[in-house]
Amino acid sequence: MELSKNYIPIEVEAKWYEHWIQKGYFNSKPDKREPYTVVIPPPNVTGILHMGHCLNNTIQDILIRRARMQGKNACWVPGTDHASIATEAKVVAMLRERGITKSSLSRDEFLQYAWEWKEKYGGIILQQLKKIGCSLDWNRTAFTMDDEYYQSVIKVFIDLYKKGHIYRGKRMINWDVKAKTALSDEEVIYKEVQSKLYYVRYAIEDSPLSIDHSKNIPAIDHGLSTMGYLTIATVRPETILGDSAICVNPNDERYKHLHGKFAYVPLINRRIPIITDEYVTMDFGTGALKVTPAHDMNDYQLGQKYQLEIIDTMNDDGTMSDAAQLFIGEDRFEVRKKIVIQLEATGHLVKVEEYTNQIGFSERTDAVVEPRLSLQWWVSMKTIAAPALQAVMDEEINFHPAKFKNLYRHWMENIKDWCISRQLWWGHRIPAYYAPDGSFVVASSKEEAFKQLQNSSRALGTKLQIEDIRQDDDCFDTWFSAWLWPFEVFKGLSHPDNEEVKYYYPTNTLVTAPEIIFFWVARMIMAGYEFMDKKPFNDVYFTGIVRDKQGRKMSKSLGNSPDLLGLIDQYGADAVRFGIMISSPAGNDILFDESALEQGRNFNNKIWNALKLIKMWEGRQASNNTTDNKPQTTNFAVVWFEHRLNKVKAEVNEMMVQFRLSEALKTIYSLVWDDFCSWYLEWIKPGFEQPIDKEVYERTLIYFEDLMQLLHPFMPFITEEIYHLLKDTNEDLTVKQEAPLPFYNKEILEAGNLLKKVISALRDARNKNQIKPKETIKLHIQTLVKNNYQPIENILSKQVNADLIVYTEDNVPKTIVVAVEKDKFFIESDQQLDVGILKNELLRDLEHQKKFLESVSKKLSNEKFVQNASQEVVDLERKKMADTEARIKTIEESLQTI
RNA sequence: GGGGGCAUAGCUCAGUUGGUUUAGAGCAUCUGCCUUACAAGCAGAGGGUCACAGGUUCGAGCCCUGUAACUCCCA
Repeated sequence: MELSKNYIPIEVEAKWYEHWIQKGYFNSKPDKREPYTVVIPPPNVTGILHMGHCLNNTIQDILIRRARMQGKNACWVPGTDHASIATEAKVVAMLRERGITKSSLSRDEFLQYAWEWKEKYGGIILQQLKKIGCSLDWNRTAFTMDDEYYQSVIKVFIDLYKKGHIYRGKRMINWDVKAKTALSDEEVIYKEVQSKLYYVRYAIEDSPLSIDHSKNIPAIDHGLSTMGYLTIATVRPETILGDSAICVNPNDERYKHLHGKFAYVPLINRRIPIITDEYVTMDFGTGALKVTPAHDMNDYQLGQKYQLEIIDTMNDDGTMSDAAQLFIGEDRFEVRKKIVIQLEATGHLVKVEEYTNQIGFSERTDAVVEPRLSLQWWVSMKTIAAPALQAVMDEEINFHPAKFKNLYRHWMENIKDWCISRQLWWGHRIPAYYAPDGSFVVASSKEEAFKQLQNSSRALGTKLQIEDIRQDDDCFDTWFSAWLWPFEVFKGLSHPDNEEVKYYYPTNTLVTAPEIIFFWVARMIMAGYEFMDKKPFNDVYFTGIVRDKQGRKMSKSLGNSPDLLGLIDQYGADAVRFGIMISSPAGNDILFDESALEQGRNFNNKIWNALKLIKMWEGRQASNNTTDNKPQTTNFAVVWFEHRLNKVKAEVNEMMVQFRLSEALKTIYSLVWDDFCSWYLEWIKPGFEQPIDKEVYERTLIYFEDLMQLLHPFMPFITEEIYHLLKDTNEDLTVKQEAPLPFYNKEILEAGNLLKKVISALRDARNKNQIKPKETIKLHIQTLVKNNYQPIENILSKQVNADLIVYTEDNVPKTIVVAVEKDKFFIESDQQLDVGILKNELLRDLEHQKKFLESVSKKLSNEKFVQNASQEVVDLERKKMADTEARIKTIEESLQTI
């Protein structure tokens, strides 16, 4: 069979994925084997595959494939998240394009559109995962709004409510005026914005003196001049309509005379107290703070503390409410412009400054988030969080890298209650039911709620009709369903203690981005302990964030997000997997650079060409009877590579256990490219049209197979392809089981290293002396241990293009001298030698060695070192000294011959 | 404002309880090769006061303290 010049991934990849699926290799059922379970972080049902997914899922695939090859029952569960706000926003946008507004639809009608949309687009991202080779058990595909999953979410809410962990409360929340919903803190994105800081003066009641704290106060008189003023600074002047106090620091000398007095809110003349609290920063603005408890988080807390009136001046769409008295029904930003004009006209505006501050935006709609008081459902977190914190601190659950433990601890120790209600329709509807009198119960159905309500209130009970009660309109926060993922995908709540959940749960490894450590990881841990009484996973691998070459986050608006499927077409999935893995140690952001993908493609090609070389030998093995006079040289190469391979197997295993995936891949890469291709294959390569020793050939096939097996979890497609080209078999590499770790011999590896070193040094010498590659040399070796070289003469002569190797006890004049460790090599060639170059080289080396000797002997002459350091270390230093002394002697002798 | 993280070659990063021939890799650079698997390749080379300043130690890229820089998360 003719092999193409270069490796062509496209057909190969499609072919093998199809084959694996047909064989059902990725499907898992509980059996006697040890399970290895991973649940996918469910991508948004609306999502399409991006680099972050690619990284994340490649890592999971590597772990799963490796486990599968190690005899474990590997189970990787796919699925999607309904992503309430993101999906609802997309559906609303889709409807708008068709000229339909959400408000014109009933809840049921809207949900019907949403489900249609989900059915049409919801599976795309999962299909894309197949392209990169993810070995997911597709039979298990889950969705956070599947019937049973849905019911479990409701059950969890009722359960927590009964346990007293859930309450309904009017609290400050982040309000998205566009989506008209509450947002969790995590859904608010803070951006730096250029704003204006307005200085506004409030008239003080009964003030005998006019106090001017601002130098720039305009000299205008609108009939207020008989009274004193107090000036405050604000970036949101429209909120003054909701002011219920002014607060100053009690230690602020400038305002001591105002303690306990009253001021008037400009334009509406509400009389408000001047209070004191150390919360106020004296050197910000004027040191006087207007307090608007309904529209600012911190003001709200002050309001609670001093029992201030809460005046909610904003409607849910961001327009001013009746309580504002002015500008009713107008948008807050319009009002901001108008109120400034009025304040100025009435002499209340003192000055305006440019000001840079952080403003919260809705992650999904990009609207400016307004802090707002709202009646919402909350989970009280303190109790639930305790075991989850403990588990990570005690390393019952391990974070990789461990540095995320600190971050986690800090958050968990300062955890705030979780607002779980969202004013959305797409999601799990809150199972709370209200009677006309405002009383409510939490129940699994309307009927159940009806019964409960009847019982709870005698007065109500007799008159209450089931039609009168109304279910809460709101949905749960998406994460309130996502936190059940690791067990509910196995129906751990809907069918408690079923065989599947008993077998697969707790899962082994969670792979996710550090961005969602609080949204999701922390809450899954809490849910695991709260509902299953067990941790959800043993290890958490945090990936980095994929950034562009300049370190910017990938985003639609920057247009710096590459088209992943395009890249796969261009380079092949294996190359993409390689490129993204080679540069991404756990927890470090990765700067995406296409050159890494090129490296991956080149690696594919290298492997492909190694296969071509070996295939050339297929019909060219020497017959068996040559075994007797088989040259020893090839033997050395074969033995050496076996040990080299075994050592790397052990190293890779160790790295994988420690989740050092990137390093493991680098190690395998170097084993394949450098050790196998550049050294081993060159050493055993027969001369032009010469036969190859049968045993060497067979061993080489085995090595190549082993290399493919080692690499398979990282680059599944090309390795499977090569495996089948090497060997006529029905067995597939994907399910080939790993052999136990073999031993390796250090001395053989050292002999190999010496050989490499000698070859490199001699090639370097050839290069420096401008001996053409085609020109042969004669090599004289001066050594005390001929045994080191005799078995490898053939390799050596081939690798340095020597037509003769002889041993000598004396220096050989008129040659190039090369010193390696304690041995000397004399290169005899027809080339005119430049003695100057030679001498300089040797002198440089000599100086280097002498310096080194100095540092070593200094160390050894230090009594304290000899006393304190371990015997091993001291011995090593002694060996270094002896070796260096010998080498210096060699170099000095060499210099004499020149 | 609170909490973390990072710092090593031109770039991106390894460097695993402090000692392994006075720091490693990939990319980039330079030199020589169209050698019969691979020019998407081969053989070589150059390049680093390990942020700065102190300290602990026989010994520090690694541990401690401080400084300034960058960066992420949170308010």
